[in-house]
Amino acid sequence: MSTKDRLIESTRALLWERGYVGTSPKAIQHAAGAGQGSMYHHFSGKEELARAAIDRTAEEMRAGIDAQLSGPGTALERITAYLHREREVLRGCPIGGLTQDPEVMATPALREPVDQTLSWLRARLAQVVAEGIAAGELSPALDPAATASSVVATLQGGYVLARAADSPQPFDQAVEGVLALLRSSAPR
Amino acid sequence: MSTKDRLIESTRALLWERGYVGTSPKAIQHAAGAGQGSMYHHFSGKEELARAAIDRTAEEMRAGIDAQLSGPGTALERITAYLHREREVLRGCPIGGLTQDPEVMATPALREPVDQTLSWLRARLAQVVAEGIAAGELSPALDPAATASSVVATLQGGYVLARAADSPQPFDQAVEGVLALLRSSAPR
DNA sequence: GTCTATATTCGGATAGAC
DNA sequence: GTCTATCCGAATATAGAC
Repeated sequence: MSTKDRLIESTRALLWERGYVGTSPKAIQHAAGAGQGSMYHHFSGKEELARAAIDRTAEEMRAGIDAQLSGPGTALERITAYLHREREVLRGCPIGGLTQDPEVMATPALREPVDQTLSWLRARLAQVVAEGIAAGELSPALDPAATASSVVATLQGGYVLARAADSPQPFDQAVEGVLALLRSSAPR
Repeated sequence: MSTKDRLIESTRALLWERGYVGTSPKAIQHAAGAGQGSMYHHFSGKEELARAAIDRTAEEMRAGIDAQLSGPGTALERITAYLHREREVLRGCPIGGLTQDPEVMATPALREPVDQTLSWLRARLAQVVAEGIAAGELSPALDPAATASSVVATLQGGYVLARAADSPQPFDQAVEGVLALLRSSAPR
């Protein structure tokens, strides 16, 4: 892995763990085993490096989720699989967590990929919900966009509850709770 | 309002807006119109002040929600009212947002009130769900604790989606989505 | 109780040698 | 490309006068 790649990977890890305001150039350099000069040779500064790191995380996440939601199975099965996707619950969502960082929200270049990723996710999930309705698996009374937002919010909020409790339990409960509601709304 | 009170109130606002790592003693002093000496006279440092601020926010939130959930109306009506409670959506939850702050999570004295508040909220809401099941308003197939976690997670996650999109829309969608699911799960 | 002065370390970067 | 030196202001206090 090149020095540039190591800088990006270290930044990804630190942004996930400490956020943008909580991450210093010095910490990034140390984690990457690179000197100051090296970092400022490859990137104009902390912001450009963070953008590269966020982009990489966003692309990875998007590709993984899309593969899962586009895979085989009924709509409800794919939503269930997505909700049960393996996650490092106590670390939170590496993209969603950035919405709490004041500098990220105030910097268009950093905010953009976060916005795009979560908007894409809601839209993609709404498609799957619509497929489920069309197939008669889900109630035609459901609004695909609203239901999709609820599912994504359950995950994002599940992370918050799990981190507060220092336990994955509330996350798992929230997921099972929303799945039970989805299943119980099926046409009978 | 005393200087001490102004320090606490300013800290509350800054913690909400910028988090703990993003808030400096200097910024607090400036917002409170107090000098350094003043702050260090009333509090041992940033941590003790933050604890006082978080405690105050947590108590306020808890009292307000409890009043609403203990009020008149059926269980489903009270849950609906709680979900429709007026909120500054784009600012996020002043308690839930702290779970994303690495220093808060690493400091037991700061983490404790956050944990307590969200745990209390899940338990309180689970009671209301149980009342709804007992009254025949909600499906007896629902698990009160899981359903309560889903409802709280929908709110916390709704804030995340709204902040990412810089619009309250995804929050409102998530709330309406979960309410539709709750209603559609009612025994028929 | 509040103020000003001082101290130490970190944050975020630039300059220029190798 | 990478390194070391250097810069300036901010973060987080402590000390002691008023």
